[in-house]
Amino acid sequence: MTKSSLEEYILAMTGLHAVLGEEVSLRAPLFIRQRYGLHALHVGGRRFLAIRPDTSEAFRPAAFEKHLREISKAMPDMTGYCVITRGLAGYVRRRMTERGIPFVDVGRQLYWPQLGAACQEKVLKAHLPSADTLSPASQAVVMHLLSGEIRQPTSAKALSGRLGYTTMSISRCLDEIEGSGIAPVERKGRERLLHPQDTATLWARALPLLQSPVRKVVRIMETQIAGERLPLAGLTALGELGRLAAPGEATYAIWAKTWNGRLQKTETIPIEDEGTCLVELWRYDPQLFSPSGVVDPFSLYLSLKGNPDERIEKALEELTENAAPAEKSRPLR
DNA sequence: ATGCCGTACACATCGCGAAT
DNA sequence: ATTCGCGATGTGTACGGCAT
Repeated sequence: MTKSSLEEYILAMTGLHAVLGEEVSLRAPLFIRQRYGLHALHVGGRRFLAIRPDTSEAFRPAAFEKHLREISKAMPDMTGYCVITRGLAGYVRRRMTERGIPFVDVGRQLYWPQLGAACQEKVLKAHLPSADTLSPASQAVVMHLLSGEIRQPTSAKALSGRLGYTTMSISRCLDEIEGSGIAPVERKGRERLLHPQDTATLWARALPLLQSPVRKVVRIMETQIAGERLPLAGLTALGELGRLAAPGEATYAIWAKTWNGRLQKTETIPIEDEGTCLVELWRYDPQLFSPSGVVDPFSLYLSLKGNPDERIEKALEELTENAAPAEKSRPLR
């Protein structure tokens, strides 16, 4: 049962026939023999030592490497080995590949350089998080970068403090940003540092992965948000920046999360009327990037992109060219 | 030895569309 | 209209491991 599923899995992943053979006994210390089941494993005509850790204890790659030295001492003619597991935690599997320990986690992942094989069934995105759009939190990090606020390499912890996300969310953002090659992420000891990046380059790289920050637009009475100092957005913002005549009805932006918490009960108005305004509910917090009371030009661009009005299209182009000057004659540092 | 950072896994919440 | 299911999004908790 277990035997055949191991063989089947190896065949499916590598195309090589595998046969789990006889048990191997060793003149190794007792705790080694108790802790690991050892079998011959023939794969593609080569003989390996299959090492099955006792499942009652958590598998520890660092400890295993010490044990491995004992095993190879007791078995000098060993040509190769592989750890056979089932249901190993993701981070342990990552340690294994980092340390170059060949292993088969049946049904999930196979890492076996001697066979020239490394496959993963489901969790490929853990290594290649290249989706076609960035998550809202990642986009917020990109906006933070574009704003020029980051002047030196910045840790996930520091970013979480500034942007109002948990370090864990930021950690995922760094995965995305690193995976999609938008900006350099350096691993320095235990920290991961996001490096600042030239605005024009950053914008060009990130643009295909960015989405409109606007999740939804609601119309309410302007008095409902009187004391809130929400940043101006949409066509109102474009007007404010002198790019276009401002429309009659003002548009504001607010983080959808905040809206849900405080203003959900606010009555929405179906049509434009005296005293009404539009509120855009954003995927991330517009206030983070709008010190002047107007949303940042990049988010504004994204929120209005695709608008059929030619004048708006033109105004937007000017806007971003201004904010992220294209690769003109700017000397590189 | 201890504190702290980053991360895996599990879970909560929300929005939206399909099914009833 | 209501319920159900699912994906997207973000968080809580536990834990490995580096730095001091």
